[in-house]
Order: sequence, then C-alpha cells, then structure tokens
Amino acid sequence: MAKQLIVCEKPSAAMKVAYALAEGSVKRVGGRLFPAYSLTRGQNAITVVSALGHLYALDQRSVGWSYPVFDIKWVPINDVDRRMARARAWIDSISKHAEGADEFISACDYDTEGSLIAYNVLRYACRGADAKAKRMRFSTLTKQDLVAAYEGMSSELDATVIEAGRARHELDWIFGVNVSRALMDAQTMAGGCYEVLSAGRVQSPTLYAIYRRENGIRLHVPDPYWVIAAEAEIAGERVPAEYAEGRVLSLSEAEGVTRRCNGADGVVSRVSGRRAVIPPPVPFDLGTLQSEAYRHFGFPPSRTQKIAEKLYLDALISYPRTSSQRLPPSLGYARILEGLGRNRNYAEAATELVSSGRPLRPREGKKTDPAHPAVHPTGNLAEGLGRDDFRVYDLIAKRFMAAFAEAAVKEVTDVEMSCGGDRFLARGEAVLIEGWSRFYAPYSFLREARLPKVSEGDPARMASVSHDAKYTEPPPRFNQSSIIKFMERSGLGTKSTRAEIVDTLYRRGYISGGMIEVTELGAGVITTLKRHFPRLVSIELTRRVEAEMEEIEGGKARREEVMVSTIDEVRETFERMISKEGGMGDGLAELVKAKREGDRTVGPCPSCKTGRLKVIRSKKSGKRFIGCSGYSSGCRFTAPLPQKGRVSVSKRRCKECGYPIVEVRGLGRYVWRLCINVECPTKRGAGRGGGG
DNA sequence: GCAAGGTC
Repeated sequence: MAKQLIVCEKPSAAMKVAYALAEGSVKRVGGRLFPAYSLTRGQNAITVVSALGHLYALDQRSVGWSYPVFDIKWVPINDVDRRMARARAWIDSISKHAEGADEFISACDYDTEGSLIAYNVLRYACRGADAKAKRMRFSTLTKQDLVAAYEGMSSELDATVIEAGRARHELDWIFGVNVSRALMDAQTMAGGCYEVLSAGRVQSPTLYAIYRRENGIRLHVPDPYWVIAAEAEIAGERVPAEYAEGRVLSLSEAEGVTRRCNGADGVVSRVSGRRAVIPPPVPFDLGTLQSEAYRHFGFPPSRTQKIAEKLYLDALISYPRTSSQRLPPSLGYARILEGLGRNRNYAEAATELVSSGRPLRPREGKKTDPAHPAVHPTGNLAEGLGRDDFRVYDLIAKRFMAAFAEAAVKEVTDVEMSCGGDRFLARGEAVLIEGWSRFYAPYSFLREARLPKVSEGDPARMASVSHDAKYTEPPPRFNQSSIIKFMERSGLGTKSTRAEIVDTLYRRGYISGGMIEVTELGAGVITTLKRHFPRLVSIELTRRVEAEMEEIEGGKARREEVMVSTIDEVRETFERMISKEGGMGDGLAELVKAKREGDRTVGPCPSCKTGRLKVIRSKKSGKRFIGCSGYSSGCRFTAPLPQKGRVSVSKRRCKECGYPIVEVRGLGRYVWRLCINVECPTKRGAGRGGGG
C-alpha cells in the first residue's frame, strides 16, 4: 500500500481533488488553518495538501542594496513578502505531511506557474521529492477529469515547463529590480530626496502606451468636417434622418446639400427590413466583469477585483481570476438557478428559466481557462451585502441568468429617401422579443426608434436640413478599463495582475486621473528608460521572453544559457548607467521634487486667498499640520491633522463648506476623508471617536 | 524599498 502525497495549488482545488479521488470517506487532517485531506483509493493511502499560490519567491543572494544584482535564489515567500507571513507555518505543515509519504504527485493548475509552484514545494518543502514526483494533468476540476488525470498521470514532472517558468521569474526579477534600483540610485545621487521609482517588463510598456497616447493627443491637429442632419416628413410624421454619404469634407459641399434639400420634396427610394438576432452576452471572464462594472458603476478594475475576491471567499461566486467565458454542465445549472430563486431579487427570473420547458443551455464565449469556468454565482444565499458588493454580485447573478435566456430579436427598417441627387437615411428599430435583456436589466439596453410604415415611391419631404461644423477628435485617453483591455490585447500581464499593475503606476505617481494622463514624473521615467534601457519600454521584451520560454519548453534552449546570455547583454548597460548616473538622474530629481511638492499641496488658502495650503511638519514638535505658504507674508491659517496614519491630498472638496478634503489611510479598514475646516458643519454633533 | 506571478 503506497502512501501518496498530492500537492495542489490552492485550498479549493485540494478539496475538489480529495473528494474526486476518494473511494470511501474523506478526512480533514490539516488542522484549522491548513487544508489537508486523507483518503484511500485502490491500494493507495492518499494525502492531499495545498500550496497557497507561490510559496517560494526569488531573492538576492547577497545582502544590501547595490546593483546590478544577478545572483538570485528561491526563498520561502514570507522572507520577502510580509503579507505572506502565513507561508512559513504553511510550508512546515506541508513538510510534516511529506515525511510519511513515499510517492509524490503534482496536481497544481496545468500551466507554467502551476508546474513551478508544485516543483518548488516538492523540492524545498518535501526534501527533494521533485526528482521522483509525478504529474497529474487536467483541464477542469471535475471529478471525471481529476480521476482520469490520476489514472493517467505522467511518471515525472514537466521539467522543461518548470524551467521555462523559472526563466520567466528570473528574467523579470533581473530586469525589474535592477532597473528600478538604477532609477532610484540615479535620482538620489542627483540630489533628489528618496522616492520609490520602478520599472518592469509589464508596467513600463503599459506606461509607455499611455505616454504615446498623450503625445498623440498633444500633436493632434483637428480637421474640420461637416455633418448634415435632417428631419424628414414621411406618412405625416417627422423622423430624424442622416445624409447617406456620411460626413462631408468641405463647407461648400455641405452648404450645397442644405441649399438644395432644405424644405424640398423628395421620395422614398428604398425600404428594406430585416430581423436582427441579438444573442445573450457571454458569461464573465474577469476582464469582461471589470469592464462591465466600470461601465455601469465607474468602479476601477482593481476595486471590482477586490470585491469579486471577497464574494468568492464568502462562497457567493465562483473563482474570479479566470479567463474563461464557459459554463460547463458539471456546474449544475439547475441547482444554481434554484439557489438564486431563494433570493427574492432573482426568484421570478430564476423560476422562469428553470420552468420554461427549454433545456438549460448557456450562451458561451470563445475564451477558455485551463483551471476555472466563467465567473458565476454559486447559488448560496447572498444576504446583507454592502452597496458596492451587492452591485457586483447583482451584475454577476443577472449575467449568469441572461446566458440561459433566449436571444433578443429586433426588427430593423432602413428607409432611403432621395431628394434630387441627394440621398438620406432613416432607421427604425423595434424590439420583437426581449429575450435575455429582461434578465440582465438594468444593465442591458436595446435601442428603439419608431418609424411610420412607408413604401417605395411614397413622398418624403425634407422638412429641415442643416449642416454643423465638427472637428476630428484626438485619440481618446485611456481609462482604467481600456488600459486593461490594451494590456490584454498586447499580452501584457495576466488576468490576476493587470489591475494591480495599473494601481502601481498610480501609486508611483506616474499616471493620474480617471481619464488617464501621464504625469511629468511618468514622462520623465519613460524618457530616461528610452535613453538608457529602450528595451524595457517596448512590448517586444514580453514577446522575447515568451519566445525564450517556448524554446526552453520545447527543449531547444536551456534556462541557464538564456540567463547567462541575457545577463551578459545587460551587464554592460548597467555599467554604462552607473558611470553616467549623475547625468541620468538630473532630470528625474527635479521631477521627483515637483511631485513631492504637489503631493503635499492641499489647495488654495481659504483665508488669504493668495497662498497655498500645504502639509507641514513642525521642526519643533515633529507634529504635522496644514499651514499656508503665505505665512511669511502674514497669513496665519492653520488646520490640525491626525498624527497617525498616512495623509494624502485629494481633489475632493467638502460638500458642506467647500474646504479641501484630505484622506487618511492606515487607521482601520476604511479611508477617512477629513474636511480640513475645524468649523465645518459636518463636525457638529457626533465627533469622530478615536479609533477609525 | 525594487518585478511579476500565484494565492487567501
């Protein structure tokens, strides 16, 4: 009887693997905080344990803050990321379960990162078990797939995939950490105050895309064009119509159309009708959920992701970090819909779907994910959700139900009218079958436009025709949703990291605003990188890393060779950078100074009206407060600040008194938005208690 | 203190 240890990527997967493989009962053996399951299958006694994503991370071998650093090693992740403090005890638990085992099996997600996660666990937490470990390969976490993966597991780990994964980690570390340090070193050596600067394979090309868009906007020359709008009178009704040729590029042409047609009689020259079938929207992958929540609620993608992760931990929705738009039948559609039916918000809709008599078959999208289905509700009763949590949940629940509903159908009628040699078009749209749009309301909208019934040859009087001058618009700024779509299109980052990387760009002060603009500092970093490290701002680096990973995976290259040749290439660049560091940092130091100045400027002084309010730290007491830059010319305005927490300036103004608002973070879970006016009416009555 | 990637 063999004692087998199966290593999964995350706790939820470990539980599924355990229950899928068990022939008898499953026993929890890991204690309260650590998931581990004991079961038997055939002659084997199996223990299933779980990693927690990456339990090991790269760190430099040397100590100190010099660069360039090329000598790196894998360490327990709690050594380098204090948010992963749990990892230490977690690894110990895995080691304990490994002691009694004589066979080891990797059952992490069947992708590069998953293969590497299991490899590191087996190698470091299971005393070199990677050498003899086997690999289960599966594409879904269904019982059927997992049993097949167990029965047909390969006799060794996928060594070249693991090597490709290690190469990706090492390349990202070496480029990212060293270039970030180079920027910071150069900046401080040029006399700047200490400031965190960063660069990386994903964040820098993303910033560069925003920077290029900014330049496109600045360099845009508006070209004039004219739009001709008309109101046509057909069958005794006035309907809006547009010029059939679209926009017109000269004023004389526009004037000609208006002169010829305004008030003139014409004729209906063609009527065509068709039915437009509008299928339900596809189920949510994380990116689509993020963009839909941005569209309807204005939530930045990182906020949607955090809310979705919370809903997942509360077992209300499925795993949100998925790129799948598929809902496999094994989810149990009816069970989920019946669960939703217990919620009175969805009772009517869910019941209708279950009892419609039509088979439950969802619309599905093209995108897939090896490890997870599309984001969907679990059917557990969602109660007492906060407003924002509810909105995201509601969107997910309704999107799920909509996927099972009928297609919507519209009747579209195009009416072409001729007025001399000029043609105009009017379009009518009527909803024949609402279908899924009822289930997705209020997030769905089917446009309608009524047209009277007409036939060819009917009179059509152009009751009014006018032209309007317009100018071509510059390309639009990215917003938080479109920049993430850009990253996805360009293959930058993953579904789990894109939103976080955009957040990093904000946190560094490289970008600002909802319609994203590059700050002076962001532009300065791009200019510096382009001069000294052009490769890092180009998405070509990602293409190259992908190509190298493919070569390693295919056995055509070895990780060590790739690393040695890459380091050889970049070593020289770093040496050149160090020798020129002073010059490289000059521009940056100025920009960092300006940024810090901006960061502590609260706004115009409400007292003297000429000075600016700033966050000031008293040299005498060490305490911080808000004071006016006009102090030397006599303005004595001050306002107190809390001495604890991180204070940042916001663009908000108090709704009651119009004074600036500062944000205080790090005192409990919420951001404290504080009006700086001590006499503000919002502060009357209940004062704010100490805690937060 | 720095990347990008996984996870609760």
